[in-house]
Amino acid sequence: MEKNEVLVKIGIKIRELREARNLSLQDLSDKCDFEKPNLIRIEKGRTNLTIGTLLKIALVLNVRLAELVDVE
Amino acid sequence: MEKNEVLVKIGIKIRELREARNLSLQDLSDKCDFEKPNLIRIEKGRTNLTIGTLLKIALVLNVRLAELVDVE
DNA sequence: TCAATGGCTATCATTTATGATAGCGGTGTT
DNA sequence: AACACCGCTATCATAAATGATAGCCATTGA
Repeated sequence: MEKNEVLVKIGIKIRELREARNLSLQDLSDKCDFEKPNLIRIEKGRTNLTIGTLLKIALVLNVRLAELVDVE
Repeated sequence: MEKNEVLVKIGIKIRELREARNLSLQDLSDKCDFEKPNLIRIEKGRTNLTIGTLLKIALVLNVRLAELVDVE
């Protein structure tokens, strides 16, 4: 699978987990300690995010890092 | 787990997979299309690597992305 | 002895992720 | 009508990842 496709799918997975927890973009970005537009960028797969950023999100969503990138 | 710890563990996992395939740093970095010192940086956990970089490595090592970050 | 290989460091320029701000359209509520 | 919330875009400055180069030390083999 190609990079952009992977990023989009990771974004979709994050969004699904967020919605499953009834969190708004504002809610989740607040808990992750960054701004809403940055989270949107991630969920849309428009940024080649780092492990550090992914880890913040995984901690708040209470999932393993591996689960977030398990998209192949 | 904390970010730097995760990065170090991911680095160790990459190194283990590389050595299991009898590849030198030069070999793997060549196949990934970047230079040896950059791979060392990654294996040592000194860089907060992106999904894109991790994906390159996963493809060459023939493992899933999730396997590389499964360190918790 | 000398060259080649492997692991490593330090350092540089360029690209880009991150963090933040302002603003828009839509929906729902008072 | 006015306000608040939601998802979203565009854009900016700053920090940092990436990609690359030069060089060090140790080991091995010609």
